[in-house]
Amino acid sequence: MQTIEELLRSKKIKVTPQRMAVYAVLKQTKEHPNVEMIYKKLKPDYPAISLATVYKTVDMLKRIGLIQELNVGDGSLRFDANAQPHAHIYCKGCGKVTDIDNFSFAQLQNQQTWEDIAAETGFQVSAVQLYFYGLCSHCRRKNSPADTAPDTQ
Amino acid sequence: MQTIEELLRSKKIKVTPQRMAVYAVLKQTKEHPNVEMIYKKLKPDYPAISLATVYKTVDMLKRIGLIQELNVGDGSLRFDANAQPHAHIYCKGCGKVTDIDNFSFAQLQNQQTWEDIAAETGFQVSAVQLYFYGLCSHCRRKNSPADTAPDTQ
DNA sequence: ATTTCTGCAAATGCTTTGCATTGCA
DNA sequence: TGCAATGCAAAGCATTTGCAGAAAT
Repeated sequence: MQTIEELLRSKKIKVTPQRMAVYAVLKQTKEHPNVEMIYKKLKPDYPAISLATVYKTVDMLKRIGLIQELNVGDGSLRFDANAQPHAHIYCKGCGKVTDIDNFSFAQLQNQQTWEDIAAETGFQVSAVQLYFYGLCSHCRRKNSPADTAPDTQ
Repeated sequence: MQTIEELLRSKKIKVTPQRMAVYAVLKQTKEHPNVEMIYKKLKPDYPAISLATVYKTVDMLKRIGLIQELNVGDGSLRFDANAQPHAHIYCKGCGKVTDIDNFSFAQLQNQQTWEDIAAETGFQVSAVQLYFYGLCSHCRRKNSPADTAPDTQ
């Protein structure tokens, strides 16, 4: 068991207050923030921090496997300090991203499944992402007048 | 059984050569092109076509449910004329997107699963996307020297 | 004739890059 | 001290928007 600082140093990555702060924001939230959201949370305590630093930091944290990147399709990248594969659901109304903890990922990560995919497609599989789309309870109330159009996520 | 033209007219959407051409490109390919790729395919036959028209057309086709949009995380939106839910795999090496037809989507679309998600999260589910990530057979050969870094998709 | 669409150019929004300065090791 | 990271501003892309002219109904 090592601290994040030790992990970074072991990889010859310098420990800076900005990096620790970005990771702390991700660790404390379940809202799967994008870079802009992380930046706004940090601004009061780190008035000089820049968006570029936040971008570079999330890239680094992703590269070393401490966080995962989500592509829900809202035009920005969102980040999750829980790097374990798990399903997410995106609200088409307000953009909220929520974890789905009870969905079993077993079949999706199973070696046999990956081998079957390799047999069908020739790809060597290394990761999975599962996204559900819908309306959160709040947006469901507001948008109730039926949506007849086919779902566009 | 109606033609695409009839479907559009029934929705009071005008039938134009550009729209038919964009749909024809998607219908003929399995490469899940983005707007730029569709535009380049059309340019020789439709020298005056604009990217904006392609963007507007794919939005329209998605809205009426004739195509689906994919977010594999390559910084562009990709489109598939097969609007039925099915899994996709993205090559981290060359960006190729391939269908996975043999993967059973049953559990992902099952009413009970969606109700369980609603019970856990409060969301009313309306769609799913499943993306696998890996290396295609071609890139696997080239990139063979092991990749030790954690997977970043 | 009316309404909608096209194509162009400008604008927007997210992300990346180059570089001088700063700060960790 | 030496190398890497920060912060700033500019640049880069993908996508959207406004609008005048063109085309579909």
